[in-house]
Amino acid sequence: MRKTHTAGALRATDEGKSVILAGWVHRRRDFGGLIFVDLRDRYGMTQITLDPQRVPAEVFKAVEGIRAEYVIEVEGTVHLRPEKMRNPKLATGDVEVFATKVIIHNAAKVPPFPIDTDGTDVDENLRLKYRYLDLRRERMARNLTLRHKLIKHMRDYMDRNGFIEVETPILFKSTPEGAREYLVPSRVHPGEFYALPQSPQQLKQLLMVGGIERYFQIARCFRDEDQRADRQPEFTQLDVEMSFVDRDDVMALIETMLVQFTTEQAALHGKRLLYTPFRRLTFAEAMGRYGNDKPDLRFGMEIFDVTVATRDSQFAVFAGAPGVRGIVAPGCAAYTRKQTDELIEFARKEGAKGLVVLHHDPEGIRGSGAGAKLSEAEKAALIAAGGSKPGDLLLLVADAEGIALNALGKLRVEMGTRLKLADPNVLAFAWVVDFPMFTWDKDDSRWVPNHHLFTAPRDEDLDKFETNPGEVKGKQYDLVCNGYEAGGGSIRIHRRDVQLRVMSLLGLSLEEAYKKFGHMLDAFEYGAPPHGGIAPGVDRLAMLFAGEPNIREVIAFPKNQQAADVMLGIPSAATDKQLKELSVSVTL
RNA sequence: GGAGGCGUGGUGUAGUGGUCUAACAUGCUGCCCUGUCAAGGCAGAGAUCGCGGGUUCAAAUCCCGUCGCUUCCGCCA
Repeated sequence: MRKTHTAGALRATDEGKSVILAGWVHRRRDFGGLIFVDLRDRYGMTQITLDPQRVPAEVFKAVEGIRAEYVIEVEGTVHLRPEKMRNPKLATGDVEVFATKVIIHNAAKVPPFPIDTDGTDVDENLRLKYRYLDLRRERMARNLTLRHKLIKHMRDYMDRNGFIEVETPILFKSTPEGAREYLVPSRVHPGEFYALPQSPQQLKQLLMVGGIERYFQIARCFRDEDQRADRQPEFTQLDVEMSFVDRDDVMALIETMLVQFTTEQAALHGKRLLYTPFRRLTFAEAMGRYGNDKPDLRFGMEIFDVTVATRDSQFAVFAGAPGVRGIVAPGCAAYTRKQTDELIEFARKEGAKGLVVLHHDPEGIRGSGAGAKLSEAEKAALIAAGGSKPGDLLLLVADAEGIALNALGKLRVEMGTRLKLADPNVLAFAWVVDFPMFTWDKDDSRWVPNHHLFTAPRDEDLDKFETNPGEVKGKQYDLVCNGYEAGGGSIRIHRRDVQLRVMSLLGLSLEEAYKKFGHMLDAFEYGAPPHGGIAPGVDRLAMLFAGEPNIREVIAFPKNQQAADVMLGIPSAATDKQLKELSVSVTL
């Protein structure tokens, strides 16, 4: 080890020590007769001072030539800075190192973008092309450190609770239910393919049949779907499965883990929890009150229902509608016609026929058209239901329940963002439970699983499978936070007969069921224990704790929205030789 | 597959028919400078305004097309 200290280590108490520091030149301040160099490494920054009276002329001359991002090694003595020259902004600001010897390990070209900023206003693809430079910025070092601490906490916590980490294969079987997969051609078996796992779901269930009882894995998952700010083609989950548990056991396990992490690492992320214990909502509540199955609970603005009060309205839009629901945008009564038109257009894009906008003035509720037609009783009902105050703006959708809740849910998020109602330093974790097991896919005319086809139904709903599938609720639970799905899990089916009934409902014949999932059905015939699990998303949790707007900021080498890596230039074409060996032909 | 936003020196922006021979900040280069820490001062280099076509006497600016990036919808068992 060439360094005696890191660039973030030295304090006033180190005065007089001979030290060797090494790292990158963050910035150089050259006074002609005196040079300061800010030496940076992952741990911090230390000021190196070059006084021509204390260093040989050739050392001084060499330092005159160094530039930002040069890699240097400095030998010198720690000096206490004179009182007036201390820098309280720097952890090492009480001291400086008087260099006696400087080695230039490597020069550096001028970086294509600044490194001494947080980087948020640099074009992201440029950052990604030179990711090795981008990672030098303090923010990225902090994010990767936070991610490491989170994963370490997960491993330690799971270990303490009797879980063992078991690796599962990356070369897995194609199971065309669910997300699109990445395929890997087999050379040994021409024309046949492996698939990368969307998650280790089936394997971890088989580990339960294998008697592992408590499994976890920091697992890489692959999904060939279009990207979003919170989605990458490959991502990481804390994959967990346990035997002989109910859903409350799984939820309590993860909740405690996250509460402990938040408390223990508060200095690193500065976030606080809004709900301890985590809030719990049913799917129906989440949809009815927030129009969203992963609501941002950092602010209110709940959806209210005035269907009954407006049934006999003189205002035709309300009277003729299957329902009337709305939200109150606080302090927005002064919105201009242009602004309210924007909101109407927004609601239309989300599928609503329109949006009724009412201004709540000191004199009461007004609004073009509707304001004049609504009775005093209706206006009073609106104010009461929405908790509206003078100065607020009421946004109402008169439409079928599903359409109205969706549009209002999206508007709620939009208004919350515009009005900055969500505290960025707060994490509002919550559990959403009692999801419907199946939803009817109109396009394909079939039932599809809401979660996945291994989720167990509530015991009391078992007999509704054949009569009323839409009514069946699953033993599923989603972990949500600040408007993101941070994880999902369920108690699984562990009996072959129940599993086959689910598969049958989903339209799989016995033959197909065995072809795709025979390994699971077989396993269930050899004493499969009741079991369940969950898979919190590591990237999303790291993003939330780091306060970042997308998961790329907490991944060292992420792919862009086109699923490409602009640094590596991938994906890229394969050679004819490779393709031939794999018996694969490209039909471009 | 669809919708919105963005694309102007290295970087981030301004400029939305003629005064643009393209501005500002920062970075970069050179010179001066012994207490700075976003150092300062002076001087300088650096842009065919994403690309292609069109309209016009005249296009960074208007129109059409196209490419790239990004956000969202679809998709994500």
